[in-house]
Amino acid sequence: MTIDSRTSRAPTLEMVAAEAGVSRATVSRVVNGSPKVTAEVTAIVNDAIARLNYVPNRVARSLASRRTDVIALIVPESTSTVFADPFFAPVVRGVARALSDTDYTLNLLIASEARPQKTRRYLLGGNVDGALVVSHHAEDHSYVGLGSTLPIVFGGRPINPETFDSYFVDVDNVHSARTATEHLIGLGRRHVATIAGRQDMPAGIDRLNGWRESIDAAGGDPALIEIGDFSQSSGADAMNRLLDRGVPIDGVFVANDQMAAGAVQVLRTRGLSVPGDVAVVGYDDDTFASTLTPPLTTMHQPSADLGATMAELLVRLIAGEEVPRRTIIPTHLIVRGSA
Amino acid sequence: MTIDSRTSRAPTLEMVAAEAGVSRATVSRVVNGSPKVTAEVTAIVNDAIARLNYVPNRVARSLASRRTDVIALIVPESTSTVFADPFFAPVVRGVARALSDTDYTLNLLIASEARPQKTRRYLLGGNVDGALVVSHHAEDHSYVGLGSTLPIVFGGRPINPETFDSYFVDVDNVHSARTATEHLIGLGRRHVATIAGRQDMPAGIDRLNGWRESIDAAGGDPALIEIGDFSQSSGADAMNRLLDRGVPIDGVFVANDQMAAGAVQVLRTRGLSVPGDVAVVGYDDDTFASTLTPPLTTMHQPSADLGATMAELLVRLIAGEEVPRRTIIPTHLIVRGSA
DNA sequence: TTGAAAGCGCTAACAA
DNA sequence: TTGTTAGCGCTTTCAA
Repeated sequence: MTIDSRTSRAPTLEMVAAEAGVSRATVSRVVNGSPKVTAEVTAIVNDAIARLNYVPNRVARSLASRRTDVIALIVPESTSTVFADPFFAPVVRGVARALSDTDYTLNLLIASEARPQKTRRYLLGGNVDGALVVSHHAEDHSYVGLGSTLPIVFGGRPINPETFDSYFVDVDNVHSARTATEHLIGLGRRHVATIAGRQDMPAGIDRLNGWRESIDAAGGDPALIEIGDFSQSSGADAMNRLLDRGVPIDGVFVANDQMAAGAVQVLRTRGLSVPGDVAVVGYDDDTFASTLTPPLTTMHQPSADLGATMAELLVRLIAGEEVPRRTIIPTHLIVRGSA
Repeated sequence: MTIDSRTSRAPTLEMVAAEAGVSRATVSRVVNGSPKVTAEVTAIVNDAIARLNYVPNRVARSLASRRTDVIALIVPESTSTVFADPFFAPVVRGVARALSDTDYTLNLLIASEARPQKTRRYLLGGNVDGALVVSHHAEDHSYVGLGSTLPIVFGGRPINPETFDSYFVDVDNVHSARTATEHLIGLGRRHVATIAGRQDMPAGIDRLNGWRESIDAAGGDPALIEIGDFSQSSGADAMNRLLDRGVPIDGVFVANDQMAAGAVQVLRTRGLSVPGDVAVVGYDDDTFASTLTPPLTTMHQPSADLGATMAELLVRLIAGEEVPRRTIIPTHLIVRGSA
């Protein structure tokens, strides 16, 4: 057997077969760990593989077998800001962890927003067995349509879950907000306000609704609402507006930790003690939450679990199993110093 | 031609050819934008494509053409901490930006450290045309070996650049450290110390060497060195050790901003003014550098440019062009309040 | 248990 | 300009 050294290319399965003196089918079986190959033959083949330094061509394999063993996690390019997003990193870690036990390779697909077709074609072109979409923001749902062609699991509630029969996993924002608010009420606070987040995102809407439910149930004032945009400064502004109303307030549920940080700052600036005068509960359990003064009591998002759950569901979906379309991950309250 | 609806699969190029009444080759030409196809025929084919909702199978394409139009950026799984790493995000953004103009799709490959073979096989299995490796840490060089099989561009100086004829782009740490140190000297400081980083990383070694060169040239004291591990607390410790020596010090070049933050804190705690008593220059221009008190004077790393440059080089390498094995990105000093 | 042979869907000479 | 014809490297029935 001669190899043209000028164009020497990666060894193929066929070369291994020749080297081992068996058929290509047998080599294929050995490579894929088929049980019905003599230990003897297996050894011979493995020897040949080692000698030739053979690495299977996955592309050819994919074409023939219609599987890739690759799962994509789609990252909107703009969200490269995503790297700064304290929510995203743990999700990725959870996905990676869940997948490391499997034969799947994880693929963060940076979706160029300027050329969405590039991503679409990659996804639909047989490069992956399934995809994960973390849609932190409402608009990221350009991928819902692919759901009928490619197994996809979404993270975060889709805007219209009924419209599309997509699979998704999310935390129960409504219930979490209730837990937070009820903690405040349980502390004896009678005038519990809320600083809500953007009302065009599920997280913003649902958390406000949770607060509302608790307040209604407890007979509190349902008008103590100010809306922010999830940024720290918007939280500060909202807190100021709340205080400027001149009505008593002794507790605030804030829809995320960033805004909570702003609110606490305002409170202290205006001479109110936290939690003495006003107790504050945040949401997200961001990394900085424990370093604030006082340390922030907040709702912990099990982001890594969310990622892991998404990955597990997708793997089962690919395997053709029946899986629930809607999976809810529990959250829990972390009591620190602010409430 | 009949399609079994139970097993209805994605339309193939062959189906498009039949629908349009042309050969598969012609369809292929249209899909790939070949110039030598009649406008008329092109229109007919495109119609058929639209009617059938045809999306080319990239895997088959890859197998036949030996190209994938995919570039991988390898991310060590542990480095999922990477997402918190202020250096990594801009690099990724730079890569993404450079690639968005091309036909390449960017693929962040999360390399499972528990099963390194998975990544290796993916890379060597024909899934990508080339790879980018950002080796922040010395150990990440398990991929150097692949360089002979797959075009690879490294970010950051390899440990033994002479040993492996790999391609890499890096900032000139030695020169940058000189710039920083000379700024201090230019300010009239006569006793300029340094807090160096880990001496098992190129960044740590080179920055120390740069300081040394400047000090030697200026006739300063070459013994004013303390080593940290790039963490803030290690910077504080190092500063304390420096001050405890009891010798005069009126300037410090610190090998990264994290350590610089720790050093400044210690300085102020011990009643020394910055930059009055001791001027401090950091390195990295981390996002928080401008928010310190006083705002930190530091060396700016053009991380996005580094990423973009890496991507451009790789693309040219894949195209078979000659490219330099060593590319150095310039840095620049940002003068703020600390020196 | 092993081998032979027919594709997987596409590209790329080479002809026409 | 368009079509014909071999493959790309592997998997997978089906026989042996």
